[in-house]
Amino acid sequence: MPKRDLESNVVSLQHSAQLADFKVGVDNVIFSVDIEQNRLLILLILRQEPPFSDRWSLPGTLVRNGESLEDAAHRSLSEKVQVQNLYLEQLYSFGGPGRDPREAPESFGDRYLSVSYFALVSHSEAQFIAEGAKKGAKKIAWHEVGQLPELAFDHREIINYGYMRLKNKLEYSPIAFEVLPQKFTLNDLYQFYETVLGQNFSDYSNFRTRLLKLGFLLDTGHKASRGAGRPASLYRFDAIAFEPLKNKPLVFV
Amino acid sequence: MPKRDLESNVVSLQHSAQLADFKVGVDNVIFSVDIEQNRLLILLILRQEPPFSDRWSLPGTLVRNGESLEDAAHRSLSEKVQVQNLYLEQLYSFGGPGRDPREAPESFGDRYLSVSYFALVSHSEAQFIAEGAKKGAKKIAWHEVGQLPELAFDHREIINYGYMRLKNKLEYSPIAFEVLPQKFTLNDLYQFYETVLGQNFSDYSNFRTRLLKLGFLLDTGHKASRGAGRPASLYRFDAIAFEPLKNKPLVFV
DNA sequence: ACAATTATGGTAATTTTTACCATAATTGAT
DNA sequence: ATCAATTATGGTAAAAATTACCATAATTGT
Repeated sequence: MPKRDLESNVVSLQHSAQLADFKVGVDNVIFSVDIEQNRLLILLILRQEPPFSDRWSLPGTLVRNGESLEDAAHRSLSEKVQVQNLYLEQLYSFGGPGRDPREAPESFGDRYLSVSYFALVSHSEAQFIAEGAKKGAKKIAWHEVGQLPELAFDHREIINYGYMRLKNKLEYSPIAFEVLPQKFTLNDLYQFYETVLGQNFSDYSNFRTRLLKLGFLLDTGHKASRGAGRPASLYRFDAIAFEPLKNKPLVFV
Repeated sequence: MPKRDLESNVVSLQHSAQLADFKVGVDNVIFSVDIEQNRLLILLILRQEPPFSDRWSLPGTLVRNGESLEDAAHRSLSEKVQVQNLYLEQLYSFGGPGRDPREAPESFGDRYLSVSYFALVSHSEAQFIAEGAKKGAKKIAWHEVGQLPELAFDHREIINYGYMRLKNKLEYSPIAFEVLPQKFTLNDLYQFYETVLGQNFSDYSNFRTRLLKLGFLLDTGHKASRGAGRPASLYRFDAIAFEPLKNKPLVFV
């Protein structure tokens, strides 16, 4: 099959040799919020083969025939961790030449393009898939964003981009409710936001009034008792009531 | 070269046959704002070969060896239109199987992945590159976003995504100043915003006070006379003064 | 019964947004 | 030269939102 120009579709013989062939991979930046201990976590995997042997890296996989990019991202994720509730969206594509050392030095062999995905999973729910079930036992672990080890490839850059996206998403989208339990207290929600956006992102009392006034948090009538103190009301997220608020900021930083 | 898993790097013989090979293209959603006539325009090209012969499509090109994605986007753009000032950023990657009819029906041949880019160019400045200089004369034209023809491939979807991004960018980033002349009136700026975000996005007087209070618009002391009426002050954008306002909303919709 | 603790619902001061309006400076017609 | 039309500019008052607090309620443990 002769190679064609995407736009003009003119058979471009003179450029034929210059066109790059790609393997396309997906890399997942998987976040998880531990509201008990106020830790924002990222899932990393310890590489066991070169290049970057013994370095931590983002979980990923190469895209197979007949598989969409998002399918591949889902597959990669579900191979590492078992979780019911999650949010997943595309992040960015990193495809500069030379980003993967496996690319041959000069115009030979395939290039590697990484389409990165951003995921948020429930921390309490997420279970690691039994290690060593496949080839060699892989080391897989949650790492706190503030204390990341040295990473393989350009994964540090991808994580930075993903972290930015997470903070933006949280301000404008109800993704927190994808991974919080069905019923939660306003304090749970506040801890979630504080863990991601940093301390003093907002006064707790003002956070409460703002969120409640928006009208998409419904009091279930049930109470949660955390030992000492007055029991907190349990709320649930009402997706219908949220509809008109799409793209409006939920909190301010 | 044996095919390797991006993450584990274990030579995966059992999957080798399933891995997809890709050609990677870039497609540009190139916007331009005509503030004289209040028109938001997109650059389209009339295809002259199958598939989608005689359909309008986004300008694009396939990525060459040694070329970054952004390089390819820049090259594609500069092959069609000559412009000094522009803003360019990556949009989204569309790579589902079957999005390009040239892909062979079942697991044979390459798949086509499109990394779309979003561009904003100065309308007054932009000149079409002499047509017919290369192969057959291509039809290239600006189209109003409200009146787009039927498009090739999934380009309509890409444009919708780009339009969303443009509106968001305008609210939070100073990209308007990348394509406005060095000196501009507040009315020029208002027309720009109104053309992109739609009528009654804001009261003109309030738009003025808000923007001026932010402090990154400097009065040059010069005046612009548009015939009738009081002459308007010419302002310029001060990038240094804007710095601390990054990611803060400039206007409200 | 009381201190400690956590949740909740306020309030007043401040700031921002919104919907207007009055005036200034120009052009073109009479 | 005068006046209407036109465009730019700088306000203001009412409404709404944000912010920094504080008082009280309901629980647990001593």
